[in-house]
Amino acid sequence: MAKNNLFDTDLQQISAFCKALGHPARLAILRFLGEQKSCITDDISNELPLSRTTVSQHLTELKKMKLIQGEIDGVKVNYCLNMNELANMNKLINEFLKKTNCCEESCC
Amino acid sequence: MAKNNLFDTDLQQISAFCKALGHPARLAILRFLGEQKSCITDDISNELPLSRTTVSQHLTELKKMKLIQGEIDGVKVNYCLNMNELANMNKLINEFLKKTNCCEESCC
DNA sequence: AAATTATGACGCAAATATACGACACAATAT
DNA sequence: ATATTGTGTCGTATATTTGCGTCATAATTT
Repeated sequence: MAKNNLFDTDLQQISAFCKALGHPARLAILRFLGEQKSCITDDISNELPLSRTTVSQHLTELKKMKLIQGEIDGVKVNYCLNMNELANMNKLINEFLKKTNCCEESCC
Repeated sequence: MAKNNLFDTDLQQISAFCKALGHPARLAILRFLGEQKSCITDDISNELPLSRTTVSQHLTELKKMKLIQGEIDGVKVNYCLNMNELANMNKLINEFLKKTNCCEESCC
């Protein structure tokens, strides 16, 4: 993280998205929200083999990257996927891999 | 890492790939190799704002996930992209995001 | 044979990430 | 009014990642 700012902005952004996806718990959260089973923190953490506070931290991490949104409903918080940002992330990752991976001649 | 094995195998695999992409230096390495400018460690590290040994560690990380391959050529090592594994990774990430992101009704 | 070059392994320090329990707080329910 | 419920924050411990210098090694070059 310390030297991240020495790299191109686009690489910083893409790597930050990938980092957010770089933990199975966070993927499990995204999948669970996608299945619409529930949007409530407590239900999510009951589903995962982690404590409620740890899940809460992973939720914060996903929120930080705007991949999910939380809407307060009384005592509860309804979380849901941010489709726009997920699509944007998907596009950026795909573009990067396409650009990287497309060369005709190989040097090996 | 400690509790990773408590999650589904597919989530473990996808998150491991994303983790490998979760650092700008590793993305820069992949991009550099994709541009075919050179495959030699020393040239790669000269290109990046990091020491040779640190770059070497990032190369090891990418090798661990089979995203790149190294071929010994005398004293030097020629690195190149592993197109097959990159494509496989791309497919897995896309499938995951598509499956996650496709639901009609939103709960928020 | 000695110097040079390219590389990985090793050890270490600092920074981050992961994981959890205890606590605080606000909105319901009793 | 009091208890319960759902959440986030805080502090803390451990694990992992990041980053670098030094060293060993093997292949070239001189």
